[in-house]
Amino acid sequence: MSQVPVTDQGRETRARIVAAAAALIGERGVAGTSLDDVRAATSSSKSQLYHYFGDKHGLVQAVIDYQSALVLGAQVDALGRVRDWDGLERWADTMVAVIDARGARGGCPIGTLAAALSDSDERFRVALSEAFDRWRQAIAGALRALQERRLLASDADLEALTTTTLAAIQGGLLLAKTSRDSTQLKAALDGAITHLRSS
Amino acid sequence: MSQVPVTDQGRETRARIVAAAAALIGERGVAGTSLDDVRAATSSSKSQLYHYFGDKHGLVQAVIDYQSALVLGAQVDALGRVRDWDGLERWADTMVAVIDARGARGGCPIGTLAAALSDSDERFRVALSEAFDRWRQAIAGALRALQERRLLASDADLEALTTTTLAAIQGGLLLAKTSRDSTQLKAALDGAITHLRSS
DNA sequence: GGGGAGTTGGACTATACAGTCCATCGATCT
DNA sequence: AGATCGATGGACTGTATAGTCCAACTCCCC
Repeated sequence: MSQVPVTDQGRETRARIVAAAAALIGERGVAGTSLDDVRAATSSSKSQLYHYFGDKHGLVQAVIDYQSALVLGAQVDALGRVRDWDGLERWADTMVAVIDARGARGGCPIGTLAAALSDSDERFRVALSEAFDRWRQAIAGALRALQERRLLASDADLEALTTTTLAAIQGGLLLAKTSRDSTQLKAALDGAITHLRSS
Repeated sequence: MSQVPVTDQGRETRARIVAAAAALIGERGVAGTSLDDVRAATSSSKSQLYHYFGDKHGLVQAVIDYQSALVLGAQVDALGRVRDWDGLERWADTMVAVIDARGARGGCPIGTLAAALSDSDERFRVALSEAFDRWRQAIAGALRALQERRLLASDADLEALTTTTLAAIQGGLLLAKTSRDSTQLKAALDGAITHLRSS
């Protein structure tokens, strides 16, 4: 079974492995990343992998948690700052810039994992679904901020709007990474914001 | 190397293998589907797989072509019928009904393949990008039909609108399959159509 | 009926991979 | 100094899987 690290050294080792595994899985996918790849990339040993994660499933779960925390952390932070439409545009522009800087590769780590794992493993599916839920809550928070400032109609259906916005993000990221063209993400986000502005 | 079947028997065998491989890959993903799985599901032999497809890469390419033809065929057909907003709503309702009937599993075959393969294989990425391009052209055709009937402004940016619409479809399908809830697809499509109506 | 081409069956190989196991290291506490 | 316990190294095993190979079968044509 997997062991929680107790010492500083152990925590650092575990963190190093998770970060490297997340990067490898982001590039090559879960099935395309072997434990030997992770071992080589972290100059760790087999026993460390099994000591901290139990098995490959445990490592993938750790990667899901890691990416969820990373992406959601950034999104909660950025969306929490939104006060007006300009702020929302800046949030969208930042996402496009980040993707563009990566050469439109990789897309959304959570979205890519969700596409690959949702149909094959129920535990992973639930974890990723919860990540999306938290993302929607962050979006809903920004929309409420706009409502409070009378920039968005107070009777707008926030539930529906947050879902369409997150769908635009995920769909835009998928199209961008498939075409290697970040303008497709930009078009999707521009469309989503135009839709919000007219709601 | 892969051989094109010459006889009726050969064409049927090849088609049977591709259809079964597409189904298996749709459920378990490319990496989760072994050639032995395909062989067992089609009661064929190893030599048939290598005779018709050369290697696993060739089989996956055949599955991409098969799914592209299937999905695009249905989409071109349905979108080609659209004459007014009600027609577009019916197209969206049909997609939701299809997904709902599947228990919101699987999502879009093209989208799932794109998420998994775009970053790891350039040939697959290009083929899937072309499938998305054709899909956008089908959507653009429907929007032009609406423009001709003065239901959509003649100066609307069709390029941008088709991309946001396809992003809504793909994002909605991803959220629906991750949450196992087809109403997320419905919300995404409703949002997209509302946005189109106000453009 | 003989021969050739397309098609098929299935044994076989090589290897990559997940997972196991045990010995050892090293810090901390007594 | 010795005991304890978390952390580490790395050899080893079993199996799943991609890919190879060759013999055999089935048509069809001559």
